[in-house]
Amino acid sequence: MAKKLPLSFYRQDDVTSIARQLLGKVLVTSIDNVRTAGVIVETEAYAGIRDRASHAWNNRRTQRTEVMYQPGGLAYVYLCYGLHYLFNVVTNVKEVPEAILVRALEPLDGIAAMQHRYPHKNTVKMTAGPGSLCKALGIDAALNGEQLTGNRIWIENAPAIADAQILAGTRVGVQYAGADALLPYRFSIKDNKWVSKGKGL
DNA sequence: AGCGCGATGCCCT
DNA sequence: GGGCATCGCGCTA
Repeated sequence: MAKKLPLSFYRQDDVTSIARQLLGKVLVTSIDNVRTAGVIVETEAYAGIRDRASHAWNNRRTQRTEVMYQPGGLAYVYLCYGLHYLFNVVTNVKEVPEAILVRALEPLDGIAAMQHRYPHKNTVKMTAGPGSLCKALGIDAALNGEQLTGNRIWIENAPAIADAQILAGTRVGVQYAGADALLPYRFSIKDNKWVSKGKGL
């Protein structure tokens, strides 16, 4: 089994750089003693208080966003549209509320368990999209605030993806953010069929 | 293939 | 009250 990424990885200060570095790394959950894992193929950076698309824009601080203000290396899991959980990685240091949304995975381990949690006609769609991958990996509100160096959810190291293999585009579903909606903060591995179908890449 | 819609909780005018 | 970091279905072609 590959090595877990250390807390120092998450505490770097450039959220878009970390979002690029996360591509190719392996997101793992161990829930009820079942290991499910997938290669991260798509991410979105949310640049804290200066980014209108971020939950922490303008220093917005609520019970929900509180975990973003903690030191990097925690899971930020929240409910979207009242029914989908979305998994984010909290980055940077304490009081700097930046995070990265994981949008798509290439299934690696525990594929049968994923299919059981999230029966899907088309296996390619099982982990394409932030709500889908949470369902497949069993991620819900119980993992909000969990340390990513613990034994329930973590990210394992893997070789970096070369810049030439990374596509950058606009983030999905953030039109309300005005000019910030145009920032190229969505990253994916070029020509990877497991990337979600949202526009902008 | 692409649009419209409903589910449904948290956070803001 | 309205909009959202979504998804799958059922409808149009």
